[in-house]
Amino acid sequence: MPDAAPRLRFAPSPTGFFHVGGARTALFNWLVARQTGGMFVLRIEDTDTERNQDEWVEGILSAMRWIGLDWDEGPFFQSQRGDLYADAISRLFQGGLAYYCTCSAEEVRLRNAANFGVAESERGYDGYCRTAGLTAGAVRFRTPDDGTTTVVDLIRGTPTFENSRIEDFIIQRSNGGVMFLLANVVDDIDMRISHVVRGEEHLPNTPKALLLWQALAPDLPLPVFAHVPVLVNEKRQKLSKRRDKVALEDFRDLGILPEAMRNYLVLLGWSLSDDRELVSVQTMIDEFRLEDVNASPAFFDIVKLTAMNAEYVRLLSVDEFIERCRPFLPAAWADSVVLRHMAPMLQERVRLLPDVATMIDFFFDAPVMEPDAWIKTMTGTNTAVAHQMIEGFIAAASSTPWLAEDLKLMVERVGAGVELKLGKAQAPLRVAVTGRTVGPPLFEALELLGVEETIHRLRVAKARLD
RNA sequence: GCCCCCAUCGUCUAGCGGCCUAGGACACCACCCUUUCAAGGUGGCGGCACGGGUUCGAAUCCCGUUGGGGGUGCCA
Repeated sequence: MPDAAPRLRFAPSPTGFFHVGGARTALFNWLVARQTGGMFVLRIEDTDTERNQDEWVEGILSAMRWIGLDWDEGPFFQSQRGDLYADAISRLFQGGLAYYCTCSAEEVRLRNAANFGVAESERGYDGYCRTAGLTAGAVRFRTPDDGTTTVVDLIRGTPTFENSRIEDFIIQRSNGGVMFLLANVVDDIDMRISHVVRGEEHLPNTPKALLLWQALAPDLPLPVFAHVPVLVNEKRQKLSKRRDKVALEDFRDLGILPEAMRNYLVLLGWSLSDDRELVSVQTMIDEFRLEDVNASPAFFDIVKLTAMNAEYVRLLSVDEFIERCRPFLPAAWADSVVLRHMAPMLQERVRLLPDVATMIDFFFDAPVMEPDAWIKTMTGTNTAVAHQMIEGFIAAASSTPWLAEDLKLMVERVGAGVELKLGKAQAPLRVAVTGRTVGPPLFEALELLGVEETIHRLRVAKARLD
């Protein structure tokens, strides 16, 4: 790592939802900046006016805030930095490194096929307009015909490219709009970026960026790169905004905690020096190393993410837990004593925050009887037992202190009378009261529900039984 | 087609020539605990893609093969 404080940037383009791959890239950049005392710059690459939308910009900013990534400079917008790019292009013209071109893609393809054979028709631009002396059209950058360009990459070593294979690429559209590569490099130079940490898909055009950098700022040291592997789906293809459900806000809405998302993301392609997995942000900052990032693609596994989320949910204090659940519950539920009392029991049973709702809904409304639950505990050979337990419970209720521990002892006693262990004995009561076979600990719930409501529900169930 | 990247359990990974009988986590299975479900505990299942080298010794280094991925836009 260079002596001067590193300067890193995250440069998303607002063409869609902010997705997990971008979030991980941003996180890696941010970690290096925070670790080294460097600067983290946010730059919005919105040079493609056709595809950019302002709403996506806000989405990116809010998603970054959500996972706790703050930036030191920006956001800068390339759409507002046209003068810089125009100046760079005119300097390239002056240096004889830029020229106008009016060839269509089809023309180039046809010429390549004619000159090199059909198999070679995709070999790229052939330099047709290099010496044509045109004064309008798209602008191309004149690349060297020989030599090689080497990328210094912390993750991949030194991939080297033959300059002769690098076509004269377009840096300005015929409509005057500037292209990604040009704007990207001009800004990296202007912002004195020292470390470019980005997705692996950018590796193939990095030599082009290097060539541009050398032409535009020969005295400024080249940045060090780190091309992080792509994130893939179950078919091992690069995650796509269109094909895969990967928007960060989708996971937020699913009830994933931002700290869980951040922790999961940092572990995709990187790991701690020992077997630790759940770590604080400070630990990530202290120990993250770009050099240790894996070079191979990683599958974004929502199952593992969910498991990690469950661990983070358990780590929450009761107060935090309730606040985090609030967006997923009716306000009355979120403020209830029920939630406050049940919270510790809920925390270790919930993987996703919205799961809380189905674990406490019976407190607030008549139970929604799940058909399978009823069939499993109240019908067939179980009908008799259900009768005995419900009747036995009702009979003993008036003489039992309405406290969880006493209720448990009472149900144990009633169950023993019909030779049932507690596990079996509580089943029909649970279903009658909650409508489900699974849920939070029953006696604690009954204590909160109260004697009257409990008895009422048992009678309703008993009536249905008859 | 061409260029580039990658390759350890199903998944995420540890491993950077001997510590490997390849470790951990998620998932899955079994058992224990137990008031259902969880949580927790114990155990199990399961992997170095293949072939050549180099070396006393290779998951680790080199070459090749195969497989996968990315790029190949007047997108970013």
